[in-house]
Amino acid sequence: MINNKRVTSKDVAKLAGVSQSTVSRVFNPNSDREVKAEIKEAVLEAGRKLGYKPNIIARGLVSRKTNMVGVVVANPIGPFYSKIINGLTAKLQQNGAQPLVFTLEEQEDIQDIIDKVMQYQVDGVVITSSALSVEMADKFTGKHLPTVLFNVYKKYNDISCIYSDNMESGRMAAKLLVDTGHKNIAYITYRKSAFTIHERKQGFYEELKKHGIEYIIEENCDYTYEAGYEIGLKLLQRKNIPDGIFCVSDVIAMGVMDAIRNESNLKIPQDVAIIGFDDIPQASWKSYDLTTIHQPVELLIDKTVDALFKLINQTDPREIIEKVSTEIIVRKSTRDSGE
Amino acid sequence: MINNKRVTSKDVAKLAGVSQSTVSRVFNPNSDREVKAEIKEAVLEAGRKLGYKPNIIARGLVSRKTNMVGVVVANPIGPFYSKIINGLTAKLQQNGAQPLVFTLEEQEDIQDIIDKVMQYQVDGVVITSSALSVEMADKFTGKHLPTVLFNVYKKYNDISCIYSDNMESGRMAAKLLVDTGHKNIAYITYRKSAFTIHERKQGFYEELKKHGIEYIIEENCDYTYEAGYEIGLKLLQRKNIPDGIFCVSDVIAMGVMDAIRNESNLKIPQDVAIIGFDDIPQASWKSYDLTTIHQPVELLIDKTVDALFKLINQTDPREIIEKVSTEIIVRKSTRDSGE
DNA sequence: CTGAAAGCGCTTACAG
DNA sequence: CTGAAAGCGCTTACAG
Repeated sequence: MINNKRVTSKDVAKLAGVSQSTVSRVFNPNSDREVKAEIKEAVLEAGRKLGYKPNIIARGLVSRKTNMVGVVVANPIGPFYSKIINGLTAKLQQNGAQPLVFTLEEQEDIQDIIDKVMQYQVDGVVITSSALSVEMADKFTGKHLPTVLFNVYKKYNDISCIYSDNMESGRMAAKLLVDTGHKNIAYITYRKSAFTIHERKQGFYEELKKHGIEYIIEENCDYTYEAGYEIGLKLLQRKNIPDGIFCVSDVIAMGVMDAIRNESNLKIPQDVAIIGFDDIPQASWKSYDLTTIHQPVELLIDKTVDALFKLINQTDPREIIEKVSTEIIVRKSTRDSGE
Repeated sequence: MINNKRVTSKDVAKLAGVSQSTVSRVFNPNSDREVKAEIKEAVLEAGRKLGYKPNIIARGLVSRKTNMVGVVVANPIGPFYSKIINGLTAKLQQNGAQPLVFTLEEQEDIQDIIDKVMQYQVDGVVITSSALSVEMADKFTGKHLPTVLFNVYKKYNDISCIYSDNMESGRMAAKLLVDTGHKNIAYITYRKSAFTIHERKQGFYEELKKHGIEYIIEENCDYTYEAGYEIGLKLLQRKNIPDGIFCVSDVIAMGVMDAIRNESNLKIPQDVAIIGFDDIPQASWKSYDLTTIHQPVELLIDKTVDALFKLINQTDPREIIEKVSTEIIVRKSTRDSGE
């Protein structure tokens, strides 16, 4: 068996010749009172000798603050999501909270996850999921737990949301395609219902319609390179091969690109232009040089964590809704304007 | 303020007309005794009515099991590491433990992190870091906390390690280069000291030496595509441009590849062969088709989690050391054998 | 099988 | 500023 003799504040108290309360006060950063400097020093010294560190679990039980934040991740897909998890996790820690990660598996009920998160008595939770459906988001309402949704916006509940402007992003993609002379457009989307993606489509279609384009080829697939490749092949079979393609993710766009380059004589961007979404690192790699919509991940993360702590500390008890702008990064997979 | 009226086992006891102990026994999966079926049902019913869920923090305080596992991540680099974090996290959860993530920042002292992890009273910890230096690993010795090192092996301490055969991987890369007729070899490595990488180099150099190759061009850089690209450029400046290049990561290899393809007339693999490491998804993408060493991530994760729970449950109190084999995936960035 | 009671390691009114 | 005491919400010997 493991030697489980923990060092507690009692042990430190005994060694330092003070009460346990005093030890608690010395080691608790937000204690109720100050401790006289010399006593403090003695206690610290005793603590050092014994290797004492406060038990955060015990502290959490009474103070009702665990300094843990739940991070629930649903269907983590691709390089984009990895970056988010890492960033979120690091930022949370910098703010003094440890991230407790919950993965929502395909078949799992979101309600079970919510219950689990709450059982761990986390101080707050951030839900991050490109595939968080609208129905799922609903389930978070009414829980008395500071919650912020990452990159999802849902207006008819009172939950905080930090998200990027997917609607406008869709418009930007449409505009670029129209401006560079495309009329035969395809929209390649993720097969699952996801809030962000729904918005992108709406913006894209609306803008296209504004320019008189109403017929749009639409395909859907998994969130992978391979799936994109398949779709690329499928597109090449058509009589009217599209000359402008907007993909809902970079990974898919790269698959489409490679299919076209490898399985046809069509040139990118001369014969067909491709736009992706996310601006993952690979998008700027020379072999792709993909025009894409840049999502300001850092900014989203910062705002999400800030919002969460505001909620936790109740600086402002109301929900926080913030939309951040995206940016279209024009690289080599689309023609120059006016070309 | 938030309505913090928590529902406790006491409330449930009152409603069900039983003692609090009984409620505890009903809701505790590994309780000391069984509860009679009809009472159990009544308690469950009362619990349901009140929306009761046991407080895991309180449980952890007395039972000394929090069902949390610390996952410490140092210098998470690139797509390979993301996959690890996601996989580890999901597998841990499947095994009934929630991962509490600790990020080790560049300047941060590993000792501080260890202290923090222990304060949270986790049941165990897995350290995952391609950049975990040997000195860091040392600090984990002697803590009475089940710990397994992911992809690090250190023989002279008593800590559990699950790692892939980096030494042999280096040898395989060397062998392939030699077998396909290369003599002018370059080794591109990560600029920081990392255990795994040290081993790779050793295997690579030893095998090359065995075949009479002692002069090896060596460069080091960051763990990024951009850094690889820079190195590629640098290599192209040389009088004796290498014709076989082994990179310590796929990301770097892809940078080198693109530099060569974009900034010279050299053909891959005819003029120069490139081997990467990790087998990240992008390695199989058509635009790269990179020959690389496949690390069995899934297997490593499974074995790591299995080992950790064995340690936690003390099935076998000794440390667990396991090495898993890698595999060389020959794609299009190297010549065919016998060519 | 069930309950009363002690205790896990802290924080925090309450007195002094 | 310091200490004695109650209590956070559970588990778990100990009796019955």
